[in-house]
Amino acid sequence: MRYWLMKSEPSKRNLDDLAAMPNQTIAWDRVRNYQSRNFMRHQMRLGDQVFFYHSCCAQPGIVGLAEVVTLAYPDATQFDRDNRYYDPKATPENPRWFNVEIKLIKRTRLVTIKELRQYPELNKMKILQVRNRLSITPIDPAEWKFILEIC
DNA sequence: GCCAACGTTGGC
DNA sequence: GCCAACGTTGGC
Repeated sequence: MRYWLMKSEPSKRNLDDLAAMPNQTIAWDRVRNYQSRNFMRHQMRLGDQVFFYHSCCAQPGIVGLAEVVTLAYPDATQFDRDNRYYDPKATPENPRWFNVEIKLIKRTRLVTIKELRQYPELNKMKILQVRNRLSITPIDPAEWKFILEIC
């Protein structure tokens, strides 16, 4: 089993949205970055554990715990001409973008990026590196355990 | 295959 | 709103 941190701007997709979904499960679609896509497509497995993170907001940080409940499949928004995430180069025969679905396990307290930066145990975390822009990053088991205990 | 231009990201 | 970083694009 692997551990991940998945980032989203709350104005686009937030923890309340996830909690309000049927079965508290949401498609992690609209990812248009190859590295993040590849994590979903090639590395995520059923049961992988996920920290749900809010970015680009007043209080960026971890807000919940979730689980990967589907393997990656083609992202429907890439085929929809009216969608802002439409990709003219993608076809159903040859899709470019993929998404998994994640299910809420529980909300956590807000663990802000500011707080995360204070723990030496976490100073290698990708999310804490300067100007990190990857929306999906792997988390070390030791880091996962540490954060789980404080959240 | 290079690389300049451009667009996006995200903490502050 | 700023701005540094960096991924993507496309002309050559």
